[in-house]
Amino acid sequence: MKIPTKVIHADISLSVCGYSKVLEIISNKWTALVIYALEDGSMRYGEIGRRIDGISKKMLTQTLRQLERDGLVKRDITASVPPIVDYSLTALGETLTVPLKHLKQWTSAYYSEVEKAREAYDEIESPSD
Amino acid sequence: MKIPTKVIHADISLSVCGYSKVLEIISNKWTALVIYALEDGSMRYGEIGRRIDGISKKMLTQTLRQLERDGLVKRDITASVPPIVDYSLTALGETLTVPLKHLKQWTSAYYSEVEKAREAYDEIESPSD
DNA sequence: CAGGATCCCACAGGATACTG
DNA sequence: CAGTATCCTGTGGGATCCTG
Repeated sequence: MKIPTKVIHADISLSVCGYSKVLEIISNKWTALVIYALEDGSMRYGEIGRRIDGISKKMLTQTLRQLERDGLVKRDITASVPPIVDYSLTALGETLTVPLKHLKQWTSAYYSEVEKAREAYDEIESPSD
Repeated sequence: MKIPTKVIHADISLSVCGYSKVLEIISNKWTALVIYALEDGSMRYGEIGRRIDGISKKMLTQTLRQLERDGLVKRDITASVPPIVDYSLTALGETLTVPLKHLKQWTSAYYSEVEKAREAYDEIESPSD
């Protein structure tokens, strides 16, 4: 009887993999930054916009809407003129900051190595002389 | 003397935030899946391709090249005809699986809540009747 | 103030065909 | 087998202008 080396047929798919599912949520350009900003507590729309360098109103709104839809961010409207809209992390949103902080720790610890690796790689692949 | 509520000027930027820097690395469509596949150990090019549902050769190659450039994946070529190319996580790559596993744990624990939140949100925003 | 609506483009990424 | 090379499309996201 012959022992197969390993019978593997596509067992990793985008829709199922635990890695990808979270990344779908946080991997947009601004999502992580918005969550990061909101970790300091409730904040007004304009305030978030001012804190995040380079974000446009369109993207800020879009990002906040997505996060709200995912139940990660709460939106509180104080009906007045002009209106006051406060955003904050929900309890669910807070739980997400835990794994995110692990990512951040990884960055502080190892990102410089990634940069070194890139330089080394680019050195070889595209030598200047 | 007046205590400013909080003087905040853009203190969160894409290039600096620890959240975004890692995400730049892993937030491409297939990157996380490839890392996930390689957690089982060294694997041949074709094997990875077969394990990951829906990935094309182009994207597999591109993803692997990026990971190699970032120093997260190692490429071992056995010069023969046909060639044998094995990929594996580097020591640096292994370190990244730690925070990734936290993300995965978050998914198992809370992703269903995200789905519920989405349903609830869509229910209100676009009622069927 | 907090957005919605539009226009537009760059680029990620898919399909297909070719090669050492 | 393990890739390149091209071509092509969808869409993420920027710029700009409008509004309750």
